[in-house]
Amino acid sequence: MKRRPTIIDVAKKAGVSKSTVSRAISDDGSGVAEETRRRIEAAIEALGYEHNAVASSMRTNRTNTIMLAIPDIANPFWPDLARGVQDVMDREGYAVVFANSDWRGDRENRFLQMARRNRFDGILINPIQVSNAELCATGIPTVLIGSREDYPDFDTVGSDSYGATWLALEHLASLGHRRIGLIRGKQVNRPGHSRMTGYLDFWAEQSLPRDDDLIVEVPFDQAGGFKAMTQLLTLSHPPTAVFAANDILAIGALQAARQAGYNVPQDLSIVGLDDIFAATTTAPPLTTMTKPKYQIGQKAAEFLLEHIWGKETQKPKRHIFTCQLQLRGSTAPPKQ
Amino acid sequence: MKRRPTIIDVAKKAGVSKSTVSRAISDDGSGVAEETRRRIEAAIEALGYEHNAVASSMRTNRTNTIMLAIPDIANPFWPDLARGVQDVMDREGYAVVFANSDWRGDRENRFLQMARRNRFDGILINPIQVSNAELCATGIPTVLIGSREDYPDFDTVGSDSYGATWLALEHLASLGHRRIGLIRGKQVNRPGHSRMTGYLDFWAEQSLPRDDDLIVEVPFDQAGGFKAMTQLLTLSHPPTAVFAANDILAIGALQAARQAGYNVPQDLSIVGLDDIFAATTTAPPLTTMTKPKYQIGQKAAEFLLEHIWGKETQKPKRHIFTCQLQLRGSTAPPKQ
DNA sequence: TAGTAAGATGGGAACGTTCCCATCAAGCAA
DNA sequence: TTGCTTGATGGGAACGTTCCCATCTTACTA
Repeated sequence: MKRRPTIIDVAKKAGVSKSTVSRAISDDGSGVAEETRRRIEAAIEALGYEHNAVASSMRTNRTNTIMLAIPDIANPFWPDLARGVQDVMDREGYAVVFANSDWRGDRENRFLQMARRNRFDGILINPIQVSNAELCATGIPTVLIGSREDYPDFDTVGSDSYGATWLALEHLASLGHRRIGLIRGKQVNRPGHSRMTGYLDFWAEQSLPRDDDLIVEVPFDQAGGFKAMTQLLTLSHPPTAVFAANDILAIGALQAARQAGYNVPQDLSIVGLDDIFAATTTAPPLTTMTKPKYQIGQKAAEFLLEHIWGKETQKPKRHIFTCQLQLRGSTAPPKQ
Repeated sequence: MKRRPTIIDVAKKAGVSKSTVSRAISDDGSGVAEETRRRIEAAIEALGYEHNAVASSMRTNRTNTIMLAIPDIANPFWPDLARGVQDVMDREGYAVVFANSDWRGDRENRFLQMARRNRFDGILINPIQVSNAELCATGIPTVLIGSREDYPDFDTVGSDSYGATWLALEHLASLGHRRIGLIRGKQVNRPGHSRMTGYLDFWAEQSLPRDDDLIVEVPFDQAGGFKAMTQLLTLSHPPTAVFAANDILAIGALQAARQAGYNVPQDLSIVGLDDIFAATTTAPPLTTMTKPKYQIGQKAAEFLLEHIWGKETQKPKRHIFTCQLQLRGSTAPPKQ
């Protein structure tokens, strides 16, 4: 069991000092004669030396590692966003550690402790329970994912759910719908009223009559969507169109409608939000509001890098992407 | 800008030596008097001391970090598996760094270098180009994901695609199908003949006539599945059923069939493989072979931990999960 | 020709732990 | 009392880098 070669072994082999080797392998690598560099590279090759990032971190206080803390990577919304984060961080040589909070504050705290103990260089987080102050206290550059208003000290990257709701309703209204249902997800540990307020504001602005029976709140999953739609269809005066707070709810709703004998979109229009992969494979394919998931991840990573590199501006920045209508097959004018 | 407190600051405050503090905060924490421990804990609290995992790693040669190297987290197969890995590693206090190879050997090499330089404790990898020997050379405990035969020195966790193919064909044959198409994915940088050999062996065993026109190889995506099905349906004597090498191909095939005016499953049966989320949302929902993705991730993580903890057995272990038929709506007996 | 600047190199401390070993006190047996 | 064991504690080296500073060489300027 032979020891791994160190910078000192390389130095000996190349006939220079460890300082010179350190300089030669550092990023800029200036201040080393060409001939010396060649000798050092040959020695590295010969010994099979591998730079020890742990020792380096110890000295420099940089780990080139960040944490991405999200609710659940297995939830179809997150992989694309995660990929956007990774592609940017990876390009800059950073490792990305994933953490799944499952919407639980205790897990979130555990991860933040891990980030502090491991001296990660940065945190990207879709926060659950942690407060603005607690996040500040970590002392680690942090960027928020999701359009939250209640974290004044942090850069935030998200998408405009309020606007998406508005655009979805506008689309349905322009087709002629006047009774439009809203399927809300029940938020665990988070505000998330944007769809609700968007919905209410839209009715107010259009000065149309509002019927609160058309608003249903259910758990944020397929079964929830199914149940909500079933409930809406039993109303004496059911809606002719429905906007669901995300695609999974919308897909559940679609299945309920079909099972109840409704043809979508002829008898009933449905619009989702997120544009996950499965939205393309339903029958009919789901009309939905596209969230630029990959771009959100990229942008958040870019903001974080600016902080890590010390370029942060005075005020926290907010970048809210607008959602666009992705017209597929689940919307049409109402029947009569 | 005040310095972060260290173990030495804690020691001073508690009136003990740094050795004693180190003992007190170590995992077992034996060999410290109860009264001393209390004083130390109070000091930690008062100073806001956070254990420095980097310094610890430097001394112990353990980083409590592993790498999960997969082709693409945004591909619907992987998030569930990744979640299985994370849940196990997380429970044991390990951080998981994700790496996406995009099926490219050069990216894979970069990640393995990162794993070596950062002295990760272990690697879980679905290998692309890296050889058994190269993997051995990293000197890092490694477990393979995917049922590969060509890495004799490593524990492997995967699923039985060959058996899945067989079961899928058996299901279709038992419904009465005799002309069954195979949509293969074109493998980039990997063997992956298991579906093909499963298909061929099945026909051989059943002593049924085989028609090589029924075997189509296309890129591993939805468009590929679409194209393959379109091609199969233009045959003078088209198949009555099709088995696709994964669900994404199957979904593409389903869409092509529908667009060509075929009713699934009345006119044509389709079976997929993987059981991704979108398989539940197609119309009809897709009959498919379920791969236990989450369990594969868990098992791989457990194997890896055994290696990290030095409990590895003599011979590399293989755990191949069998796939089960998930009967949904895309299969039925042939027409006439 | 002397003086100086610029570039290359070396030496050593520091980063914050862990771990080995030594010391010390207390308890117990002979 | 003496010797020995056990448990708690302290001291210091080591882990492998980076970075500051000093030294040396070489070339250039006045």
